[in-house]
Amino acid sequence: MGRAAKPLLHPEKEWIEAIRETLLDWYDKNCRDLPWRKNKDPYRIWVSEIMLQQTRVDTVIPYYERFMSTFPTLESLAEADEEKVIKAWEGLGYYSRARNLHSAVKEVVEQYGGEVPQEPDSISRLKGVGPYTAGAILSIAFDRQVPAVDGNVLRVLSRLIASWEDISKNATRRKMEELDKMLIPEDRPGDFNQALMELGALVCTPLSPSCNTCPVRALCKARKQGVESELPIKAKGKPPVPAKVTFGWIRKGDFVLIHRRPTEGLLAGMWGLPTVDDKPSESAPGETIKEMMSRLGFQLELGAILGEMEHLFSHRRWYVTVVEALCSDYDQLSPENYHWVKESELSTYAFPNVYRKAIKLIHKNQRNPQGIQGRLF
DNA sequence: GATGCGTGGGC
DNA sequence: TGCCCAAGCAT
Repeated sequence: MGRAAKPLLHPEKEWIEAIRETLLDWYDKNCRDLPWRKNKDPYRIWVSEIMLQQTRVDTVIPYYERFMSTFPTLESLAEADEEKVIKAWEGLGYYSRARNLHSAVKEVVEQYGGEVPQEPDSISRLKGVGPYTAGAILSIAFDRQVPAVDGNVLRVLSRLIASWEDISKNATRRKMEELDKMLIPEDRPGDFNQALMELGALVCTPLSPSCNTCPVRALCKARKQGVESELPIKAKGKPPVPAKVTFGWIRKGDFVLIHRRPTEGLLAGMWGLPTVDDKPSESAPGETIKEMMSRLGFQLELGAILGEMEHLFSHRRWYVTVVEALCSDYDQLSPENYHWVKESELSTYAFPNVYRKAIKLIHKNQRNPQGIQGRLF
């Protein structure tokens, strides 16, 4: 309130020059030695940019190394089975990234002879390549003067020009792209874009930025106005929606039944325990899983409640009941959608986070037959 | 423009 | 501990 909301969209030439020189000089001395910075192979850059979407560098590095060993070239990824690609992605989250990347790489082979297209319009049409990723690949791999505005750049630029606009809005991102365009030097577009991101990651951090060691502190309007800790403005998201779900724990000897989830929605296409959403009105836990199984064409007898737990996604809060069940006509299960896996290997076949927690809970309760442990509600 | 989509780390 | 966040994109 009462703040000037108008960002500096026509910065002075001297300011632009100073930002460029200072930032590039700082980047030359301080840029991290990251595996995707070994060379400018557009495929390597591409994979890194997809993995880094909403994901921290430290988390990405081991996945990236493994992925590049498994699929060292664009062609090798294009030829791979989707199953194998998803497997390599397992644990990283946002699995549509992997499916889109796989699909896009195949398109590059088919439509562009295996060469990553260098035109903004062409590369932006590839699945999973949005404004940021297109700009990142074009500037880093091909030295094109194209903006690459991610969360870091939004924050850094907001502070540099003391902008009070909400960075969660699309319109703000577009304005910042215009500003970035004015800043990117002709000779080193990729380094400059990375320098902005690197500054955001290492110095101009969301909480308590290290202004005292910042190379561009003398050029920063927010710093000059003493409002660096108030910026950027970012509207808060909605709280996770609560939902009750039931996991079926269906055994055959040493094996446990897993199924493939629907190809759309939460954890799309991932293997996991049979899962149903409980309708709030229904009382008996597990009743709906029986309904689901019978709808799919086989009978099920419900057993004990093995445990209850809570799991938090960014947008959903799951209250989970794990129910033991006995299936009498296993042979009707379609192998396309159902697998029997060894219990000991379940956490590597299935979704490696929610289910790991569930399995731990189940084992704990099996060791304590006198009563359910870990009851949360 | 708003919403759905994962996970792990930091305070 | 319960949030907030981290190199976004598709719909």
